[in-house]
Amino acid sequence: MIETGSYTEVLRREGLRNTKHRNSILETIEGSGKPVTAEEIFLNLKSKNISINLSSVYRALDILVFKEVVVKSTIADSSSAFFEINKREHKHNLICSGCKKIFPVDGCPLEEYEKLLQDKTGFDVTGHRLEIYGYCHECKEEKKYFSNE
Amino acid sequence: MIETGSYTEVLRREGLRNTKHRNSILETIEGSGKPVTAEEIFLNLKSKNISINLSSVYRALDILVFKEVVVKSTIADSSSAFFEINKREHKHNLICSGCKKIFPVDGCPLEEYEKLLQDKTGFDVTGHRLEIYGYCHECKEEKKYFSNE
DNA sequence: TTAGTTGCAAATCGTTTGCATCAAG
DNA sequence: CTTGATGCAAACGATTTGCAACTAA
Repeated sequence: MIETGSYTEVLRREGLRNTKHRNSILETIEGSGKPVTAEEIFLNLKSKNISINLSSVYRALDILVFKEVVVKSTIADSSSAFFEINKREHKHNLICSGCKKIFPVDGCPLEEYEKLLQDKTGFDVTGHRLEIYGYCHECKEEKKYFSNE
Repeated sequence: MIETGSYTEVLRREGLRNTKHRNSILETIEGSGKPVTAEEIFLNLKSKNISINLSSVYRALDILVFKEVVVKSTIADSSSAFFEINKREHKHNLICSGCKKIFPVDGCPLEEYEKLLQDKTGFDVTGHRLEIYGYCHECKEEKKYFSNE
């Protein structure tokens, strides 16, 4: 059976077999527009009546991360990993400590700093991870009502 | 039995019982001078012939994190959590992707940026997490010898 | 005395693996 | 056909929990 999905070309380019599952997984991640967990992907596919095993989701993600098609990350207060399409554009996430929603923000304030650090420490800096925590507009409001400070 | 350890006062201040175990755990974290895992703490205590159960280490850490005496964090490529004494001074870690050693660096380049972001997004920014990845001096050398780029 | 702390064993959660089957190339 | 991809069940490592025994206050 010959399948063609929106990620067929990407998979081919990476030397990976173009399977229905890999396409659906990538489309699901893409479609959600924010970092998602393996389980979220799994449940999303299930809700679309796409039958797949959770371990296959993990396996697909593994190889896609290795090929740098997908980026894996973790956030504080969550024991599970998050996955997103590697857009190769440098951005960070704003994470709401209230509702745990993730809001991507463009740009990065660290380029200068990394050079500085490299000179100061002799470390060969290759990258970084930055997340900003706080309360989104809605949760900020809620906090106002329930807080007694 | 009345125990007095170096953290007796801290525990009392937080309304926690001053136990031998909590003192030893805090001393072990302090002594190691870098973020450590629950298991590392457990093994370290064991090597000093202090008999404690791993689950008690976790329980003590939980409450100490809640009381903000200890800070919990995770790093990429490790499934376990790291704990360190909350010095309440703002610093970040430089993590070697080669040997996985963690090097604390003082200071933080993000104060300005957070204000900016707060204005731009309406988010109530409360903090952030930043780690910088790269290769330490030793691993940089090794990379030179083994790499074929 | 009594509420908080511990040890122990079992449970849980996210993730990984071995193996037989299946499908893409 | 051949190798890589999948499903399934079982294993795994880190962490959490229920419960009975213990101990700091």
